[in-house]
Amino acid sequence: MPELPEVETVRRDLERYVLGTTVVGAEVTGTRTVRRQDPVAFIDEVSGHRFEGFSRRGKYLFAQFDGGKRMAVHLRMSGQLLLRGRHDELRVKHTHAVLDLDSGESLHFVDPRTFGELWMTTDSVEELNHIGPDALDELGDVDRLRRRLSGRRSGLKTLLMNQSVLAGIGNIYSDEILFRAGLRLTRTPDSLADPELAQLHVAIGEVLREAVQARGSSLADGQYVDLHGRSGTAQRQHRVYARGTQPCRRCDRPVDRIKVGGRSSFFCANCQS
DNA sequence: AAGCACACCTGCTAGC
DNA sequence: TGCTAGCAGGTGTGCT
Repeated sequence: MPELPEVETVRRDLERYVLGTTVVGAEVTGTRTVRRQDPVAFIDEVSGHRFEGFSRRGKYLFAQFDGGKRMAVHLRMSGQLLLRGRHDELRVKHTHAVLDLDSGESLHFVDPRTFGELWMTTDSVEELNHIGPDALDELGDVDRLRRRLSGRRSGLKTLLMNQSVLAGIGNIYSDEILFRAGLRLTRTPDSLADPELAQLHVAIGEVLREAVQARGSSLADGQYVDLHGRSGTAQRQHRVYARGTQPCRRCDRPVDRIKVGGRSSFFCANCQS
């Protein structure tokens, strides 16, 4: 579900609505939600600490606590962070962890597929060693992109989704970026002329920034929502993703659907070469 | 290095 | 109405 724009939207919401609050109690009911450590130890570590900042790298979200502790969150396919009033009726189904805040509200971790997870980590964040630069904040210039792609022989879609090349792009935005750049999903880096590489570089920045501005993509299954449970609107701007057989918004010919690396992928054979 | 299959889960939908 | 197969935004491992 959530890719960089969705995680960034949640991060900004946390900064606006949760920063400065203190965790006064915590509960972990999901058996898989806190799996890198003892859930009891996790509860003990977060309790009594104040949120001092929220950061993101790719699809990883971090909450900085006073005293140097840091909580990592990965939403994977179906995770949500929801801010709810303490007296909000019943708990949402698949709520696996709750952090009660001194503001009277609670931060709920909801995740039907239970792939997502929470864990406490250190400042060194060794789990991010294998992850490349953030696709939005650390994209850099065209030459940096060229260096990150050079020597790679996979197709562009596969490379964009490879988190060690660039962190944050998933199935939706890789298709949208390549449509914007006018490039086929299976093109390889060594086949790109300089102007094509430049188009790719521009497309990455534009597509991700526009999606963040639109507060992320909420698809038909309603999985992604922001901290207050509201949908994003970036899906209205999708040019190809999930638009198989519908007319291309640029040329009117039907959008094609193929499998790339086992993932449903969309492109326009006329607009992308 | 790359490209598979597979694993982790639940929920929804299309088709019979 | 009810069953089943297939599919879904992500990531990690292990095998060619």
